[in-house]
Amino acid sequence: MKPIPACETHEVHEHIVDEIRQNMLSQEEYYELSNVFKMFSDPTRLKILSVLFQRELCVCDLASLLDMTQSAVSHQLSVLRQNRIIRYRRSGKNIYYALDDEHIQHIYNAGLEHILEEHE
Amino acid sequence: MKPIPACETHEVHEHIVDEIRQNMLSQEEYYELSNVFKMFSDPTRLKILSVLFQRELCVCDLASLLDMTQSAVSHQLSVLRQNRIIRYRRSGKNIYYALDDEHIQHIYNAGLEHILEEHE
DNA sequence: ATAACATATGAACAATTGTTCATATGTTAT
DNA sequence: ATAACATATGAACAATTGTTCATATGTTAT
Repeated sequence: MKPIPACETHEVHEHIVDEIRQNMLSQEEYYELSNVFKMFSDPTRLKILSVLFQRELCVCDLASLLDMTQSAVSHQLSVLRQNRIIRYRRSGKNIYYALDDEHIQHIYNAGLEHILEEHE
Repeated sequence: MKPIPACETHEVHEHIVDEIRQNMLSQEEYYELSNVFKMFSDPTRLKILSVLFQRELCVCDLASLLDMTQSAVSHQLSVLRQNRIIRYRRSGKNIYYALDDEHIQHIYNAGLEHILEEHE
């Protein structure tokens, strides 16, 4: 982390800025990435994910675990489903939700490590 | 991932649900965790973080890289600062921002891996 | 066919969020 | 002391988000 010259009179240090710009993602990639993290940015959705790490569960199990209405849970499940974070299967009258891939737990754990370390 | 019995007449399979509940985080922890991910849930903030991975930068460098107004960038820097994601140091008239700890890149990369794999 | 159940979904609403605009604050050179 | 510059910040506003309420949809047992 080397200090670099300041920008002068509203002109940035062009060489350095240009080099960094090369390594940036595209607008779309940033947007898509922000969308992934958005799925983790609400306590209700985090609760859903954290219990689905343990096993697949039906909607009323989830509502019971989170102590929320079936409707509120269903709405969040819908968001997670549309963003391919979770998948579901029907079994009779019930619909069971489960995680769609292992990256999800990896992202979650990376965040968890951060807050756990901060408390030290 | 074993299938489990459905809830019956609005009654959940208590034994399983109780066991899972043991492993849940506290309300506060979920809230705090969602706050961490919220920092990553906006394209502007992701851009800021991704360029700060490369080196510390002053506000006008950041505004130039993101092609945004100084004010918009400053507002987001303020959010990131208040959530201890970044730190700053003054050098004359400029203020240089840098990442506060390495967990940040770890979280970012976990999300990035997810979207990169999805495109395959 | 019908009733009971599990879940999904649309509309409404309050709360939160991100940007813009105007301006305040802090630093430096004169 | 003053002007020029770099950055921060408050108010306003449109857009987004999460929950509630009411109701629709889909499945099963009768």
